[in-house]
Amino acid sequence: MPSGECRGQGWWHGKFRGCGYRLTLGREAILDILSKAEGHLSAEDIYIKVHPKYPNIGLTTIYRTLDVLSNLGMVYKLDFGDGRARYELAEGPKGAHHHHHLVCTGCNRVVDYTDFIDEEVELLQQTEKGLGKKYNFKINNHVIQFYGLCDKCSGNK
Amino acid sequence: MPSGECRGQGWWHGKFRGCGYRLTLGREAILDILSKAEGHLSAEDIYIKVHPKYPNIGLTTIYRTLDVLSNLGMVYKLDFGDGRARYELAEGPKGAHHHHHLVCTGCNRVVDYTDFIDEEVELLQQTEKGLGKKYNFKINNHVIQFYGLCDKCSGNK
DNA sequence: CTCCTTAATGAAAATGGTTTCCATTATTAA
DNA sequence: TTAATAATGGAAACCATTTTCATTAAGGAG
Repeated sequence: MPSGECRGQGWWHGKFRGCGYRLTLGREAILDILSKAEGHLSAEDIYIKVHPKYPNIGLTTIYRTLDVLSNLGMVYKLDFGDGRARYELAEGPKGAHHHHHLVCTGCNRVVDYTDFIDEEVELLQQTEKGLGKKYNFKINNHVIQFYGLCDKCSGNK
Repeated sequence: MPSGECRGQGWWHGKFRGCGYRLTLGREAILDILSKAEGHLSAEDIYIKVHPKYPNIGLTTIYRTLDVLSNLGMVYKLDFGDGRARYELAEGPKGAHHHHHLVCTGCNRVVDYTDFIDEEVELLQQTEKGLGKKYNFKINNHVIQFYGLCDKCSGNK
């Protein structure tokens, strides 16, 4: 329970300080929410979850913090095609397992899957290396997502 | 050169009519632009290209048409993370080759690559089949993209 | 070819997620 | 404690996209 710890002792302490960022209550609160919730929170979702405990943290700060975290590589910014960005904590110290996303275009439900991940990751790494060399890119991220209709939504129509 | 043909004779004629859509000048113009341009046009890009020839086609129509085309599967709607959607013609009758995208997060340049596509496609199909069965999804689309810095942009910093 | 139904359209206004502005507050190094 | 400046909140701005609504035009029926 990171929020219960002494200020500045969280696992992200080092990362922040190392990059010249200040450690603030708002940032702690946001990281706390992200590490408790399981995946796919929008900025507003986070705002709503943070608000009861810290009513004076504004939506602007949420966006700014998520931007910082995203740049630090501590958070993934996801797009499921519904017009709002989602955020999930990148692997923390406990090493959340690598996964990709399966999105229902009917109800926007998102399934995290880990099946085939090993093969995927292997191919991705090869491709990344090959593309990087051929096109002179310094590749540092990728997206794989599948879109379809879940059983409910494909049944409904 | 589709636009030179008699109205209603384009290769998309059948698709439109079959789905109850009417064939209009605007739609023809937009498809024409898309088939001439090579990839990645935003709605505004298309608007600007269409405008000289058809000054009375509004941006709204562009959006509406792209939506129809996208639903028909004739156009892919792409997101490169810069806040505006891009569109490219799905494989036409001449069979544009399947490709994926490599995006520079520095200058937003996009490289279409076909390297490793065969392996990718094979893995994707397997994964698609496996996921579809396991999670009861009717998968009908996927996204693979790599993000990084091109040589210019990684050199600049 | 003409008429009629209704899909398609354009212009303007609305929408809504995200960003910017700016005066105020709070963190951190000295 | 103090000074320098990063971070903040609220309001306003932004801007791609969507909606509204009155008008136009595609295409089947006759």
